[in-house]
Amino acid sequence: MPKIVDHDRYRKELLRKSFDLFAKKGYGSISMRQIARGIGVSTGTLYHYFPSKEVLFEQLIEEITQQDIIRATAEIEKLETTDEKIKCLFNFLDREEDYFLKQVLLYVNFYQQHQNREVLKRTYQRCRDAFMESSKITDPAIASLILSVIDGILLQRAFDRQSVSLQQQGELLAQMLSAYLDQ
Amino acid sequence: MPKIVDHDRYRKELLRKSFDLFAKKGYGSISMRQIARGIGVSTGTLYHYFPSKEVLFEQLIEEITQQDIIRATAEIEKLETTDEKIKCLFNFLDREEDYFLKQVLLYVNFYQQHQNREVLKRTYQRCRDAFMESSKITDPAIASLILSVIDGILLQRAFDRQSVSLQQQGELLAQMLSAYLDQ
Amino acid sequence: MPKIVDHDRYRKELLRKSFDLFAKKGYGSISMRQIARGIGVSTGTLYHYFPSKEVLFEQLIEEITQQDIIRATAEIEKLETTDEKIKCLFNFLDREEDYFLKQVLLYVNFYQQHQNREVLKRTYQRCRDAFMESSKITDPAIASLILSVIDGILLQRAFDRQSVSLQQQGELLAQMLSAYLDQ
Amino acid sequence: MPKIVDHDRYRKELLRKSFDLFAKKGYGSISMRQIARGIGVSTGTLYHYFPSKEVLFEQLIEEITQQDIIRATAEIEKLETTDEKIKCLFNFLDREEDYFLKQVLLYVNFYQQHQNREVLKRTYQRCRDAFMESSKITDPAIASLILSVIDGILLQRAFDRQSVSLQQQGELLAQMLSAYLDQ
DNA sequence: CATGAATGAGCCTTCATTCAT
DNA sequence: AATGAATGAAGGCTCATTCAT
Repeated sequence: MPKIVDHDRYRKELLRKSFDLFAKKGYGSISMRQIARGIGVSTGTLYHYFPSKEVLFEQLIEEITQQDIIRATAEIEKLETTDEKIKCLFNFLDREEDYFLKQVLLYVNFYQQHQNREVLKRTYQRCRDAFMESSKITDPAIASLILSVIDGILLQRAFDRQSVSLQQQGELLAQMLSAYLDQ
Repeated sequence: MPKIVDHDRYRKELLRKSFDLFAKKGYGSISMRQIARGIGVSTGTLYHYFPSKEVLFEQLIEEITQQDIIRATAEIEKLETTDEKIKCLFNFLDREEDYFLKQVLLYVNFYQQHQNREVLKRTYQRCRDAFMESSKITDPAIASLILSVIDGILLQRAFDRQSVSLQQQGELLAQMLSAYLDQ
Repeated sequence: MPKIVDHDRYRKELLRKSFDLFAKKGYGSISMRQIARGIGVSTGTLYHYFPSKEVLFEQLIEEITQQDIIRATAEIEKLETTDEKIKCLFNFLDREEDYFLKQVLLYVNFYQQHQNREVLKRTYQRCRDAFMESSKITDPAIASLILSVIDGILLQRAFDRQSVSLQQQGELLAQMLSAYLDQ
Repeated sequence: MPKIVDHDRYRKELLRKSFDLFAKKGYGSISMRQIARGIGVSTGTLYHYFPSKEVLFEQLIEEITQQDIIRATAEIEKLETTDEKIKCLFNFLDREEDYFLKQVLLYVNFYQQHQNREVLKRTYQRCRDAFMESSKITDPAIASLILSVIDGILLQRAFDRQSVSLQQQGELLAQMLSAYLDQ
């Protein structure tokens, strides 16, 4: 009989614990040793659950994307109009700006270190599809544009904290979209 | 004329030569040794002109931002309407998408390695101011939003090459803005 | 019949299955984990049957040496003259050159990792004795020389595939020996 | 003006100093750190002179092969008959048996770790050519056979110290060859 | 001014073995 | 008997920077 450890459950626990560590230092700047120590296991154990840093991070992305989509959907699905949904989404993102900024930076950093576009592409598409679903926006270009704005603002505000906030830009964007659709 | 001039001229030449190397490998992934070798000088010489990798890169940013603003301004200043200017800008960026994507990635990477927000903030503000100047957009929030869209699209397309292009989104954004302003 | 039999039978089965894995990667380059996985058991089970990688390999050597001696003897014992026997032996080895080269490499690798000379010495002596027995060569020096030639050629051809083949050298050696003995 | 170090001379000095370390522990079992420490430099310095452990070893092989060929040639070139030359060569090798055994083991170990056959092939061919040149043996197969015997005996005696010595086998081989050629 | 040799901490990853279950 | 989780030292190699010349 094997040691009683639910491999998969424990793996996800390790993933969860590792997010903060990645977020704090960035993908390329935190070492597997640091992650292991921060989580409270040996490097050997870490490699027992994940074959490489790259795969560890990929799995982390999949996990948190899933959670984030659930949370964002919960926020906006109860609302009526697209206008409200957009404002609400930007509001939600604004409230957790630090968290989402860290994600963007993490993704970019990961992309730079490996060729690996796959996970990021998949992640982006899942976000866009989920957003289209719950916002009733049917034009992919518009959905894409809105997501671009989010990433762009997060980045901009990473560099310049005084730049316009997500909430403010959310309202502006919602108005622009209304005007455009009402045309 | 004192030697200062030659020193300065040579410094800028080194900067110019180093851009491609940074662009090709990313800020964190190219070493000072590789840069030196690629440029054709010794590491000692590189450190003679730039006190650190960080400073070298800061100066590089300042240089290329200046050049890019000049080029972008030249593209759009001759046009009449804001609508045309936006479309033209996105067109310009689309034509050199790879180049501008590399820049965004470079900036993010630099930001992650050092805490150094200063240069990036300054750079962003210079871009926004120049854009407001030449596009006749007076609302900083709108200008900011447009720049956000650009960065966001570049990033998105880094991950998913099939995502909507800068040119297409430029047209959509221009229409939305027109509708919004004509309200 | 006690369980001992099953235990022993299973042990030999594990040995048999592990040879290919050792051969493919070399003694030092394959890990116990890889062997276990390749065989289809857990590392724990492997260590249940063999106290260490070293012992596992020792037992493996004993097993395959026994098999190889049987096969080689079968090849040459039916022949009449020493001359024919030598040619036949080299022919046999040539046909399975890859297999025997792997063995030599494995032995050397094992010798280098541990100081352990014992098994290898025993193995070599068993081979020489068996060869003297079945080839009717009574001078140990001559038998030894012939075996040296075999190992030497295998090694030489490991480095230089164009080097003279076992078969060709077998004929040359047989002629030299005939000339020497006929003197 | 650069630091006054004759790069090439120093490189060869490092090579010379590293041989004993390789010989003592084997190619795969000594680490670059251990070599660096043993030589008295930092790992960084070692990597300044050699791009990798593999290349370091390749260069080491080339160096010592050159030296060994010179020494072996000096030993046998003054002699008259092929018979004497062979005996003399085996005598020479016997006197430095430990040294030459280490080389064989090193080569095998290196071959196992990398695919890299190139250097070893080149080295072997240089040895054979030099031997043919100075021994007046014109048949490549015979030269090859003699070299095989040497490697084979070294290996055999690595495993079994009581096995027949190089010197003894040299005499036997010389006689066999004489008989064969006199036929 | 310019050179490039030198540093040594740190990177990701692997390993034989142990032992609780 | 059998499992596989856990260990942590050690592997090859890179890096920004310093400094003697």
